[in-house]
Amino acid sequence: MERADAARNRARILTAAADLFAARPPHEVTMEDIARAAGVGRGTLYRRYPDRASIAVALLDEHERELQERMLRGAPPLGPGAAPADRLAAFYGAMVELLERHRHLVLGSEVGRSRFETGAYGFWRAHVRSLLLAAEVKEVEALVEILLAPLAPEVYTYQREERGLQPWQITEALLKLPALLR
Amino acid sequence: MERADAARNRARILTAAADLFAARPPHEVTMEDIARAAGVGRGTLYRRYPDRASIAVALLDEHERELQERMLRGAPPLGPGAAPADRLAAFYGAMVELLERHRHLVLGSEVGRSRFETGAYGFWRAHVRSLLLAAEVKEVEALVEILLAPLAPEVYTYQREERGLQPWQITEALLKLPALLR
DNA sequence: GATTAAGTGGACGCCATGTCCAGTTTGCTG
DNA sequence: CAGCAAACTGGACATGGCGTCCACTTAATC
Repeated sequence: MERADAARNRARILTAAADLFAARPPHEVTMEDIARAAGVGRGTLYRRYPDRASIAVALLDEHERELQERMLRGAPPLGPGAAPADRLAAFYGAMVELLERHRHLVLGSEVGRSRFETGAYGFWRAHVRSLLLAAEVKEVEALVEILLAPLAPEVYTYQREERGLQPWQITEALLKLPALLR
Repeated sequence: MERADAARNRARILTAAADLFAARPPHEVTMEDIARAAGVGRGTLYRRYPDRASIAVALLDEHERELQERMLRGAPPLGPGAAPADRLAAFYGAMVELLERHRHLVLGSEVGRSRFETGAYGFWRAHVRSLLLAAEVKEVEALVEILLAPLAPEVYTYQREERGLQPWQITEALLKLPALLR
């Protein structure tokens, strides 16, 4: 069980980190910056979060949990009860919303490989995999990562900022993919 | 024009870097390691390659150029003359081969965002974009990045190493995507 | 109130990074 | 062929983030 002072500091760290990530590009935020802004020492920070990525992930997890809930128990087509292709389409729509809303945080993750190791990725992965199995397509295992790849934060950020695309355009294009399940 | 000693050192640096990247994981290779293995000083190394990523990119460019040549002027379906969907399929096949052959190098890039800024990415992008335009689909601009996303080195490496997928499985799954152009 | 385990924070050593400049090599020119 | 300017070289150096460590403090339990 978590002690009271530990809980207080965890909260401080997360809000301080959220502010800093919102204010400037991620690699310009050092561990020391976060520690100072949160009013805690370096050691305290490292105790829970060994690096920047793990902080960003913790920040995202909260928001992702809500979406996960809707996917598991919400109304169709996002929740159970609709055809796999329709559920996948709803998932893409919801993910674009999530990415857009937390763009700066998501950018803060700046993770590359470690993205795959987060709990959230495992969840998305299991969800899409079950949809593919239900749709009885071939090559499920490889297809899962292929369908999730366009949702990588780097890809989304690149589309928005370098290519000047609007969220609806990205959604529209993603909605072509569920056709593969039909 | 490049001086003789500069050219000699460039070659030394690239072969030394190739050896090192092949031998151990990328972040364990420091700039100093490369400089020492190449028998040049630190300053010389930094003169041309400001960071690890730019070295890996230089190494890859060579091999990618050959594939680019085949795409531009080779025989169909990779080269001109086939239907867009078939050319896209051939492109996926060739890319999986390329990724597989240079897996360790590709992993060395370890780039995340900066991947989009390489010349090679621009080329792949232009190619896929022209295929999409020829196929007269909607939302071309957003679709380009979506179709290229599964080819990100991180994704491929994850599929191969963490998920234990074989190259042919990945290829097989990728070959479902060209159906979107029909 | 005493005990114990967990939590805290800042000082410290380490190492990679990138810069800088004095010396060297190269290619050109008269 | 000799002399010169520009480009190139390489190692010494300053910088700064990273992660650890440990003496001290605080919270929970009895």
